[in-house]
This record gives sequence, structure tokens and C-alpha cells, in this order.
Amino acid sequence: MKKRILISDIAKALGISVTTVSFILNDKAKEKRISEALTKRVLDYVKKVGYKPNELAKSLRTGKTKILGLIIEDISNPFFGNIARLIESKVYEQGYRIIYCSTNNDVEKAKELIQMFYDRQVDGFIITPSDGLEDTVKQLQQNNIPVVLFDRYFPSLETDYVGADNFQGAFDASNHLCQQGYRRIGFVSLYSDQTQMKERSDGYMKAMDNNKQQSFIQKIQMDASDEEAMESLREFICENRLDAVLFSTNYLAIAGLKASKKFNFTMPAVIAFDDHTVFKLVEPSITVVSQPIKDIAENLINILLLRLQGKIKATRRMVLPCELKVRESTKVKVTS
Amino acid sequence: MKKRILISDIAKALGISVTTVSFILNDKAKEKRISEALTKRVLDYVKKVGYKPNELAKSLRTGKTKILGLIIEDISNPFFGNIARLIESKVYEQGYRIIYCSTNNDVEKAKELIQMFYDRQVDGFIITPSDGLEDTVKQLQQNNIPVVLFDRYFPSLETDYVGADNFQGAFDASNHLCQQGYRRIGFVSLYSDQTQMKERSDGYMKAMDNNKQQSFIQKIQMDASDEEAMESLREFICENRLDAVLFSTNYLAIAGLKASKKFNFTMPAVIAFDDHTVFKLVEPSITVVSQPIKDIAENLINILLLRLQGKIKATRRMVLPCELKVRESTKVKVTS
DNA sequence: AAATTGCGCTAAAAGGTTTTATTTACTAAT
DNA sequence: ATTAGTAAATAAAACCTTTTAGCGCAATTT
Repeated sequence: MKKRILISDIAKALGISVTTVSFILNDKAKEKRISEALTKRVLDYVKKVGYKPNELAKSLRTGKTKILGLIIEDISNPFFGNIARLIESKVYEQGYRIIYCSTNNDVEKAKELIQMFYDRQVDGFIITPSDGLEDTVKQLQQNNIPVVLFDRYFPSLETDYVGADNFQGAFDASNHLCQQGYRRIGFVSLYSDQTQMKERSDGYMKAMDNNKQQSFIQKIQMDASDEEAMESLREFICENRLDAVLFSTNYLAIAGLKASKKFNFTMPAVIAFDDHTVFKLVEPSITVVSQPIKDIAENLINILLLRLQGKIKATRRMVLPCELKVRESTKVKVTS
Repeated sequence: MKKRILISDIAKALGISVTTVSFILNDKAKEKRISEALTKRVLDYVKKVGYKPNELAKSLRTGKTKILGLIIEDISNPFFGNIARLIESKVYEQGYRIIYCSTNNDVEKAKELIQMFYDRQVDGFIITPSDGLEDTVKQLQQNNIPVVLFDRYFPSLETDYVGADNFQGAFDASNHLCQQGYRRIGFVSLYSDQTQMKERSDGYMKAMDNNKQQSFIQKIQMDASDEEAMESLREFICENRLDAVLFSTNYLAIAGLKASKKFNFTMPAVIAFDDHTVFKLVEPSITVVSQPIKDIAENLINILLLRLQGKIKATRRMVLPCELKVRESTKVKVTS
């Protein structure tokens, strides 16, 4: 157990002051007019002994921790897992670390987590906000903590936000179904006020209206068990004799597939929002509305970093286009 | 922006010393013989003004950060994602936080990450070690940092470890295939020296030997692209006219399924190591060797926490049983 | 000649805790 | 009346940085 080397050890060894070393290490040599010779001497010595500053002491002094809080819905959902992975490697390059937690859409847990991260003085937040988190986010803003929301936002709150064009995605998907000749097209969503759900729902409705089609909408409880969801879906699809369904999330579509397997009914044409490995492998493969995950992650980080550097003041809302990936589940044309 | 309240503010407000407040807040009132009356007065006041100690200052002083480093292969793989989620919520209850990163099996990245976390003074590590990480782990141990490995370990290094019984899992799976009447049973693995792969391979071989069957083994490069893997698998399965395959990881099995779809060959009987949503939904559904994820997560945390509290000295290696979940892919009996 | 500026560097404060070593005010015992 | 002992609290050091304010001197400007 060798002792950690300190900045004071360096100063002592070189016969100079701690201040000077600190300036040099923080790239302020020029600004503080430290001679080039000394700068080099210090840098060389630091490299030689492999000095690493104590990040805690640094953070205590500067008030910056170089840690970002990531509050997401569920790390085990590949959509969020992938975003997390991309975010993680992006910020890593910039010297930031991520500390994360899943909320599972539980407001109270989310509040607690945010408070906890705040107490730990994270420098900024990336949050998928659950219903009811508006005030908490507002407080963060009032305390001057940068926050970027993603996947959904609060219409009444001016916040940075990055998300997909849910309306267009759902609209295109629904239109595609109409063009393929389907006539009884259902939409499966959640009992939730989250914006992304509302937008997807609106996109579906608009497309139905444009095509002079009926709307069939089924909402599922957010806390419904797998069984309950499957039962609702079976009923919705079978009793309405739907010939196509647009699912507003990947896990709802998966529940649908499970239901069709369990209750042994044939699945109508299907489109899911958000891709998933399952959809490529199932027979027939499932058409999806795919969110630009990489773009979303990159923009989230960019905006957050700009905020941290104080380089932007106006709030930014970025809406990125979705892509319809047509697969087998909607290829069989039904001519009416 | 209201100012944070400090311990000194409390001391001042109550006309006592900072030391006393600190003792009381750290449950040392008894030990330090602070009067009950004062203790209560302080506690009440603290609650009233909602004082939260500055964790950074605390960490700087004590050397403990209450943060654990989680070094994982790939957060976007549901197996690891699920473990991460379970770990996260477990340690959360104990007042610890998780800071994580994915290595994608890249040793250099892993080393860098561990160094970084070490510099940030995490209190302990949970690591899925990639090949070549042995020395780094050893160094951590020498520096008295608790480390628990999982999923795999280093035979030559005494470390705490939690993992599944890979040998038994693979053995049972292979035996099951034999009992179902399959005769040309292949095993797909990775070019890797990781213990879990070796154990699974051994389990398969032992079962083949016991049943007087030939062995067919195909290894894939760890850094192979999806395309390359698919091509190798097609060749392996088709040219050897295999009637059953045991895949040593879930993503290899998925690559197999993709290959069969792409190259349009019928998949033989299949068993995958580690479950995945895909396997329940695909037609036919895939039999899997399922690891006890919850048990693994719980034991990882328990051991790490005990270590952190200095309550154990001997290293612990926990091996937990796997469960064979028989599904359709191996149910159709082939009578020879 | 006096005042200002520039240079190269540094002493000391600040950031907010925990913990060690001590003090103070008593009571009980010699 | 002194000593010893104890209960209750505290002053100050320690943890390791960054940053503010400034020093002493030489050169330049007024």
C-alpha cells in the first residue's frame, strides 16, 4: 500500500510552490505567465511520477464533480439500454462519468433519485421524466442545474429536450397500413399523459381521419401485469376483428406477440414503435418505427455539455425524424 | 439560489460546537457521551432545517465515497442489463450508488475504466473481467480495494466470485439433447479463455462422452461482425448436417437464428445459454439454460458489502445452479 | 523623481466535513 | 484541601485541491 502522491509532494520535490504546480496542471501556465522552462520541468516531473490529482478535493473546491446523472425509465429495456451505452461512451471522452438509476416510471422513486443525485452534486441531468415530475425538474432549473429531458417533455415547462418526431412516426406508420389496404386499424397505447404517447396517438388519429378510417384505441394500465396486458390485447384485437395494429411501444407489441402465442390467435398486420431484436427474428418479422437512437444520444450530450459550459442560454427542443422500417408483417397486401 | 446550509450554521444557531453536531449526526452521541437532551435538540433542528451533509467533503475526509464501480461487458445485453438493474436497486437501499461502464470485452478500455474509477476512489468493484485483466484486478486487491468478479474469474487469482454453474448447465442441456434422440449435436462458442466458456465447453464434452457421441465444436472470433458470425454458423450447421446445437451465449444463438432466416436453412434443435425475450417468441420457442440472475445479483452485493464492512477475510466463490427451461425447440423427439 | 506596469511566482484562504487531543466543570475520594 | 476521575463538550488538525490577493523587483511611463 504505497501512499498517494500529492501536489504538495511535487512542489516540495521541485522546490516551488503548490500554486504554481496547480496553475500549470490546469493549463493556466500561459495566463498566469509561468515561464516555459518551469512549465516543462513540472509537466515532465508530473508525468514521471504519475501524479493524479485527488478528484474529490478538486470537486470540493470547484463545486464541479464531472459526474452526470442519468435518470431513465428502465435500463433493462434495450431502447434505453442502448441510449445509455451511447451516452456513456460519449461523455466518457469528455472526461465526464455517468451515474444512473432506473425509475420504472415511479414518480416517487424518481424524485428521490434526483434529490440524491443533487445532494451528490452531479453537474447535470439527463432525464426521461415520468408523469408528475414537473415540479422537481423546475426546481433543478431554478437551482441552475442543467437538465436535458428526453423521450418526453413537459409542454408547460421551458426545458432542453431531445426526442423523436413521434407524431410523424405514428402518422407514417398508420398511413402505410392504410396504403397496404388494411381497413380496421387499431392503436394500442398506455394510460399516461406523457407527451410521446399523446403525439403518437395524434399521429395515428390524423392518419385515420385523412384516410377516412375508423379509429380503434386501446389503452393499457402502466402498472398492468403481463397477464392483464395480454388479456386486454386479445380482446381488443379479436373482438374488433382488427386487420392491423399499431403498438405505441416495443414492449406492448411484445405483449401482443406473447398474447397471440398464448391464446393462439393469428396476429393481424403489426407495426411497433421502437425496434427490438425480437422483431427481426419473429415470423413474420415486424415492421417498426425506428427512433434515431444515435442521433438522440449525441444531441442529448451535446446540448448538456454546451449548457455546462454556459454556451447556450435559450432552451433547445430537438425533434428528430423517425424511420419506418418495413418488414414482413405489413408486406402482404390486402386488396379491398 | 439559496445557499446550502452547513454543519457550522447548525452549530452557530444552536450555540454549540461543530464537533458535537458531527458526533450526533454520525450516531456517536452515546459513545461520546453527549447528553440526550442536546442530542434531541440537534436532531430536531437538523430535521427542521433539512440539513444534508456535503458528501464530497465527507468523502474527502473519510476516504469513503459510498460509490461502487460496476464494470460490465455490455449494458445493452439484457442479461447484463438485468443484473445491473438488480444490483442498482439493492445497493441503493444500503446508501450506495453505482457508477458503471461497459467494456465490450476490450481489455484496454477495461483497464482504463478501472483506473479511472480507482482515481475517483470508488469504495469497491463488481467486474465481469475480460481476458488479460488479471494483473489489474490483482493490483486492486493489493491496494485493499474490495473486488467481486462475476460471470467468470481467474483460476490463478484468489478473488471473491459469483457465477452460475456453467458446467452443470451445459452438461444438463447437452444431456437433454441426447435424451431427445439427437445424434449430431454441435456446440458454438467463442475464441476466448474466459472461464465460463471453458466450463460450458467442458460440460458439453462430458455429456457427449457419457453418451458416446461425437463432438462438433465451432468457435467464433469475439470481434467478428454479425455477417461473419452468421456465415460461420451456416457452414457449421449445414455442412455437418447437425440435428442439434448448443449455443454458449444468447447473442450467438440469436446470430444463429438470424443466419437461418437470412440463408434460409431450417434450424436444428437449439438450446441457448442465457434467456432472452426473443427465445420465448420465436417459432419454435427456444429451450434455454437460464442463469439465476436474481441470486447472482444478491450474492454479488452481499459479498461486496460484507467486504466493505470488513466482515469477511477468506475469499468466497459462489457457484449457483442453472435451470434448463425446456421449450419447443427441443420438444419434438427424434427417435433414432 | 515619482508613479505605473509587467513579470514570475507564492502565501494563505476557502471548500465542508471527521477525528484527535484537550479543556472545563463537576463530583467523589483521599 | 488536594487529588483523581468522569461527564460533556470543544479547538484545531487533517483531508487535498483551487484561487484570490499580493510580493519584490525591474523596466517603463509620466
